[in-house]
Amino acid sequence: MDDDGERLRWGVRRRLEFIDFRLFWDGRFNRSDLAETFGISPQQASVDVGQYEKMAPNNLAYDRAEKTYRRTADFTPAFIAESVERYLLQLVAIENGWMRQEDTWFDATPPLEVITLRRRTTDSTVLLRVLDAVHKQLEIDVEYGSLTGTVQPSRTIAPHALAHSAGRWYVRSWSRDHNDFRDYNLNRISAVAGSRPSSVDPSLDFEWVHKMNLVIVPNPDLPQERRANVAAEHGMTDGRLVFPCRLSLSFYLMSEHNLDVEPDVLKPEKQQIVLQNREEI
Amino acid sequence: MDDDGERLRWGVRRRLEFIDFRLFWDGRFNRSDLAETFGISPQQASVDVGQYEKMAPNNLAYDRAEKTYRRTADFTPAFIAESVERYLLQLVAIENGWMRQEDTWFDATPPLEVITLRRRTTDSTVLLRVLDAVHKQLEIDVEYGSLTGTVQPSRTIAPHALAHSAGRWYVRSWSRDHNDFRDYNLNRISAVAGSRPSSVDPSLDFEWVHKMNLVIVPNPDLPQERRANVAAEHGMTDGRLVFPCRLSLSFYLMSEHNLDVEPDVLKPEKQQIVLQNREEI
DNA sequence: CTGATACGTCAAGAAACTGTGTGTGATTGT
DNA sequence: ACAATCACACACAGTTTCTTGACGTATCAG
Repeated sequence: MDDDGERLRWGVRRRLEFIDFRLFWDGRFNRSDLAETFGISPQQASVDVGQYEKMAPNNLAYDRAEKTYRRTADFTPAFIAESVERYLLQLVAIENGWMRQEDTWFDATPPLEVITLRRRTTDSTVLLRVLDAVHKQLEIDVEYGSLTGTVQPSRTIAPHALAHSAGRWYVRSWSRDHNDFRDYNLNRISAVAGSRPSSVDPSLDFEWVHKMNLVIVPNPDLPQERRANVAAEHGMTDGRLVFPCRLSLSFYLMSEHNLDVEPDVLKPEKQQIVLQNREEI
Repeated sequence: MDDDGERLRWGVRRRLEFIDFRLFWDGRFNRSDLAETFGISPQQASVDVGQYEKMAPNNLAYDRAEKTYRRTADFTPAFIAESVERYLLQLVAIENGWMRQEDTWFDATPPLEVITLRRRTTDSTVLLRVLDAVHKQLEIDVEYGSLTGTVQPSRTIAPHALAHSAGRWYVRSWSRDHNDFRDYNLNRISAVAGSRPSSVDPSLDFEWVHKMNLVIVPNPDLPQERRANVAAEHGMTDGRLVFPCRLSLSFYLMSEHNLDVEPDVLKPEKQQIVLQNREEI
């Protein structure tokens, strides 16, 4: 066998990866799948299949009755590192219309329902300007929070990082108006106006730079068996999880998991994990 | 100009898309970026740039001082449909290690922090077997919930759909043991054993098939201005949002947004939206 | 039995790509 | 002020990849 095709052409390699992908997730594929996905001729697809077979002889077999290539029992992916997270991520992206199915290698998607409240989406120009400001250390004038149509004075911020938590995006920035660092909700920035070089040093952002440890344990009010499951689900050791996290972001994590709610206010099922070092914060 | 390259070869088209992508998000690219990303020679990269220029003459200009191609002021993407969501999604995927940066067209990623509690990841074999069961209408024997190591009797389920909410994945299935339909947490299925054809009709899954309307409004305890912002963020009309949703999934949405908590238990900031038709449920 | 489908192979020509060589404009180092 | 370097442009021969067309095989449905 060759050196696993390290020096295959880019296009050819993609097609072999496609074969790998389909075999792995669907267990089958046709020559025509290759031909249609990549816009190549059936003959060329045959050549590709032959090449794949040469490099991974025990991965596939042609099923004459089904008229399709099938994955064999001792299949091992030769070109892709199969990733469950990536597969599921793409499913969500297709379902939400963020990606077209043609942009992926999916044949048929399984019946799937994604349930979230859709939020106002960020304008690409806004994101572009914000990213630009991060890269080039600029301060920008933004219209913020005025989703309601009421005219607001623009604010001047110098963004230096993005943060993502629980489906929301934040821009960590120095605020000229408040003279401190704070978070801005990305999708509440409705427009970006002027920009100029900023002299603010992001490393002075204390709450961003400094980290703290959140000590997380299963809610003691849960029954023993449930507690053990919660611990296992979050990969806790000795029944607790030490989670290092930037000061400024700890709030979002606590908010997401209701860690910021006093004990006994919520039912334990709605508060499956609690903070052990709550007083420190 | 040609018919926008509908009949370009697949590989060439990808490269033109790459140019589009880099110009859009970075505003610049080099011939060498093309050459390295796709494993082609600089000469071929030059040809590609030439081709791009022919098809979108006003999109780029070579900056001799900076030694790079730059986006012009009146740039309009010619090959990609730029999607903010997709861009951000890929950022998260890279940050979480679900995708390698080489699998994307990113040059440098901006400073980014993703904050979530990592959960135990699903085994790809498990997902594979579950998807297989969905496609072929099988029932499967699964080990469920025994993350703690305690031995549990296996359960027999016939899955028919996936659901995703608030970062968790569920498998909607008929349960042989309980003789009804219910949700199983995907990452709590630790193994799949035997499988056999199932005769259960998924359309009998009442709580999956039937939908209800959740009527969502901003929490009236919030100040007026904040309420308006919440309404705008969720795209409400007349200050309310009617959200149709499967019966079985409404629970997760309510749980995510604390809609299932009695009024006045939580601070309004932790319950920015509330249900108007709570009594119906 | 016949037609349709999906695949395989061979051969000729087109398209894509590489290697080598030559040249330009701008920056960097001495 | 000079050479060295970088990133790109253009050109032409030579190679690889891919397409097109022709012909043949196994399976299935009517």
